[in-house]
Amino acid sequence: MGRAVSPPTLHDDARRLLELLHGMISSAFRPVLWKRALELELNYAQAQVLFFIQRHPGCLASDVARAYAVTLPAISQVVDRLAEKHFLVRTEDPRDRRAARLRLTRAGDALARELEGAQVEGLAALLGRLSADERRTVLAGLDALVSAAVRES
Amino acid sequence: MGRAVSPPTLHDDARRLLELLHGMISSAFRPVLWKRALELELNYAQAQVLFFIQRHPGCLASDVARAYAVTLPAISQVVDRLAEKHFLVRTEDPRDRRAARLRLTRAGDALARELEGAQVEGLAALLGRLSADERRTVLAGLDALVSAAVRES
DNA sequence: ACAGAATAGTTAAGCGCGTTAACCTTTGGG
DNA sequence: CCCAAAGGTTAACGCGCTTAACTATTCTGT
Repeated sequence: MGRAVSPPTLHDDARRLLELLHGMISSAFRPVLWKRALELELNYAQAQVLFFIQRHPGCLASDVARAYAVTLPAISQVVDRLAEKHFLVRTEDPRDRRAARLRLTRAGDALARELEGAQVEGLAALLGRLSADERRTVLAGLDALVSAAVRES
Repeated sequence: MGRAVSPPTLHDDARRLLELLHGMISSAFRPVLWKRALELELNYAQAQVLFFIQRHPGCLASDVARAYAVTLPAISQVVDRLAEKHFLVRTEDPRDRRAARLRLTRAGDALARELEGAQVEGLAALLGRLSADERRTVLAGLDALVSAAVRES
């Protein structure tokens, strides 16, 4: 007496996607991407700021604050901690004496590279368990999702 | 003189995946899933605990702690805050007088439903911008990735 | 040229989440 | 019957985040 199988509705797909996203956060993102960061001396927020400064050398604290949508004092504090550990320095801008240009030290740059390398390796190990076809699907699917989210905003 | 195009290596794919994951967190996960939670009176940790108790009525604080891999005092504290807001109650277990069984109040249950509904709607809106084919790819890709991550552990 | 607004940043106070350490009560096993 | 294990709370502390208040510098409009 098999009831006719109806195709999944948008709502069904959304429910399934919600589950998958939670699974991804808990079983892929956290353990694969951030285990190494915690082993080294960085927590999530500090690592994010480190990466941003690596990609934007000489940026301002306010740039970082805007990028992560947090307030300036929050960044100021994280920068303090990273500076205490000698992973970055505040350098002065001769053109604008209010500004503090942020730059990684050699140690900070090395740490950021090491951390990103570990993340890429972790993901590569994950992808290595998939067929080439599945890998294409993974990337295509995520790309479509992120594109849609970006268009939304 | 077009150089021959070589297929992407595992490492290339991993780099691309890392970018996509960050994009997903910043442009899909945070705004779509958690905007509503913050508008209502819950932050991330509180919402997680609320959802867990909804799915496991009568569970122990230690169950929640195990599920999220945090310590018991952390949960005890979050439960305090949720109880202050009357979203849950600690009920006693006649069989084990040490235990505090956690249950949502009607208000807590309604809030959890409302929040999950908002999350599903947000994702449905996102998926609605994709073709049926793209939707299948999104779900299949994420499923493959999460499965691989789960097998890993 | 100068007063006032905007910008860049810090400091202080306060909340929430996370930790470890110390403690209490209850349960269960030898 | 005693002692270890389990469930939980409290206290103290670190970190990230917020708002409010403040300094210093730069920009702008008249």
